[in-house]
Amino acid sequence: MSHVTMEDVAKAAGVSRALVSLAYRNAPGVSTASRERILKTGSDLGYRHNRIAAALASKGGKTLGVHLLDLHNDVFADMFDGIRETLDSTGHHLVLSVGTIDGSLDLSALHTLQQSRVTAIIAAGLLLSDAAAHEIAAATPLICASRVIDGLDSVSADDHEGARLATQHLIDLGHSRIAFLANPPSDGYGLRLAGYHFAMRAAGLPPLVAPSAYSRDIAARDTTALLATATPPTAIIAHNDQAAFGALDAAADRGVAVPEELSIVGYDDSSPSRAPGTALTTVAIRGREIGQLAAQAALARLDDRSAPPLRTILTPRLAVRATTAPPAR
Amino acid sequence: MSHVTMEDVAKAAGVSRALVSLAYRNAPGVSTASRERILKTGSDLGYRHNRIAAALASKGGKTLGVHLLDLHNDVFADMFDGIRETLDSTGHHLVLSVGTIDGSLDLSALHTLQQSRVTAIIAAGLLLSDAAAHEIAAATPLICASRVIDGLDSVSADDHEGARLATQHLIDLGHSRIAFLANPPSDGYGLRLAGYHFAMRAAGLPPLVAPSAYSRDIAARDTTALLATATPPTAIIAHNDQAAFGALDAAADRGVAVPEELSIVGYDDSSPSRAPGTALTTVAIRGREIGQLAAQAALARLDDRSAPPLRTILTPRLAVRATTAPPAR
DNA sequence: TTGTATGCGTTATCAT
DNA sequence: ATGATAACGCATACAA
Repeated sequence: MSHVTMEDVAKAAGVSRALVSLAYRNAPGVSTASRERILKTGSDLGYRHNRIAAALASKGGKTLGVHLLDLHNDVFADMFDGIRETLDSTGHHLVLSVGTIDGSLDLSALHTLQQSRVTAIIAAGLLLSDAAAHEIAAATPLICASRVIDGLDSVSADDHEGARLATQHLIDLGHSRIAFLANPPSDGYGLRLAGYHFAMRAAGLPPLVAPSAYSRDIAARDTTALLATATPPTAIIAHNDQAAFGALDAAADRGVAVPEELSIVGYDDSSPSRAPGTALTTVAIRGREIGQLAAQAALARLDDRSAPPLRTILTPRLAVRATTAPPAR
Repeated sequence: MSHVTMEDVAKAAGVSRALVSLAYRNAPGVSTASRERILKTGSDLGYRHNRIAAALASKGGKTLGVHLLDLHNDVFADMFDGIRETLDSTGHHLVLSVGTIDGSLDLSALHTLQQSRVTAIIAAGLLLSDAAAHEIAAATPLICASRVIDGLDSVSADDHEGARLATQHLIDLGHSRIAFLANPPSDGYGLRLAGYHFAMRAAGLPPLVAPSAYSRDIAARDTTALLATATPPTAIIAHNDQAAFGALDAAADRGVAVPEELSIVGYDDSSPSRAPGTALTTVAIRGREIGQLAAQAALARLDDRSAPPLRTILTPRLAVRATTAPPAR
């Protein structure tokens, strides 16, 4: 049990606490001889630097908080990879927190992060209202990944454009009854739907929006309902890959052939979408890069708290695979 | 900037720090009137309880560390769900750390956890040597999920039995050239291979082991090599689902039909394996339950540090889906 | 290069 | 029920 303290190490090494402190942070001002001796006796004694105490004493420290909406969605793992990649070399430490798919834990998770006094928070997939996010940001710099919030640093893909690309792809294939399997409306997540509407309107096609949720099962249920209508769609765009998998489940369940009878497009380009048996046509948002840029934004924010909010928007591209084809007819 | 402190709240509410402290932990010994007034002025001032300072002063606290090997593998998300499920109601806080697929970050991540003075660590998928794990456990109780380490609390599925089940399934289908796509050898992860050997020997069949890695790409490469031999296997058991996906990739790439020409079995029952287009036959290890039990083990350990190591082993079952069939012949 | 003193924001132990 | 005060383990001037 973390009993041995700096004091103990200092005494054992015959030096002062302060010197031990310096040695452990390999700060300048310690002779290499002393440092080595100190580190040696430290490890002999089983000493572990107490980051809690250090953070308190130094008022802050180098810990960043990372909040991920959902561990089951591969895109967040991609973003985390990107974040870690660019942050590891800077000597920052990360403390992770995870929400739930319905966003109900977001606020408390963010509060927990604040309570551990992280210097900044990078949040991926925040489902919070803009107002609540601003409230958090008032106390701790908040960098928003994969969502845009006015007045806050944010890094995201252009969702309007991504959805437009997906819709246009289906239109180009000759589809006209194209449904959009929509996520529940919440601040910051309306752009995919808007992009769909935009493309449909431009083509003079009637939009067909099926409200759904961030859940494979629910998406499957809603797709089933969609396919049971009098004139079912010949193509479906899902608000994300998870929902697209649900749509695939439903199609398989009803014996509807994909893509022969039904085309399906996902959104995210998560790794399961790349499985050969699935080969889901989907919008690639480059999660890893989003993570990297978000981390850089965090660093920049720490560097200058009063800089104007940074907004970075990446251009998505469509990964055409095997779940889309011209309509049967 | 977390500026407002307990002192400020105390002053504003006209009471002492101590009382504010009690109020915020809703400890007994503070009148409901005072408590409400304190909490009110606290939130008015935008006060956020400083967990860092609290942990230091109370020597410890109620934070548990959770270490996950890899965010891209869905089973770890399952385990995390289980952990959080049983821990949330206990008022414990979780701090997460994540390794990399090759295990190279395990040790430093665990050290980081120790430095933030978590009271116990639940580690899922540790790739560390037994010795290193014991070294960690000497300072902080370590609960091992999905792996067994002698002398430590551990919760896992019976890997020997799982691999035996998978192998027997293929034998029953009539296969005789059954290859095992193996993970790199490391402490604690030899049981799947052993179960395979056991079943093959019992059936009088020659084992065919292809060394591979924890990576979809590498598994694909190794499968390709396997399929290029003079007498390629008619069935492959992968050490986990990720590797099985790699095998599927390779088969698709070479135009080998699954399951008609090649049967493939995975291990983990991760959610991508359940996608209708994939429908991977795999061994279900019940990750969520493993997480729950690991969390319970952690609680028990905290309750009695000197209790004998707890070892829980769940029985896996085979989820037979669409990637296995009798050999072509 | 090394040692000393003070403070970080809280909890905990006494009092009152 | 409430208040004063000493730890907690470390960082950080500052002095030597």
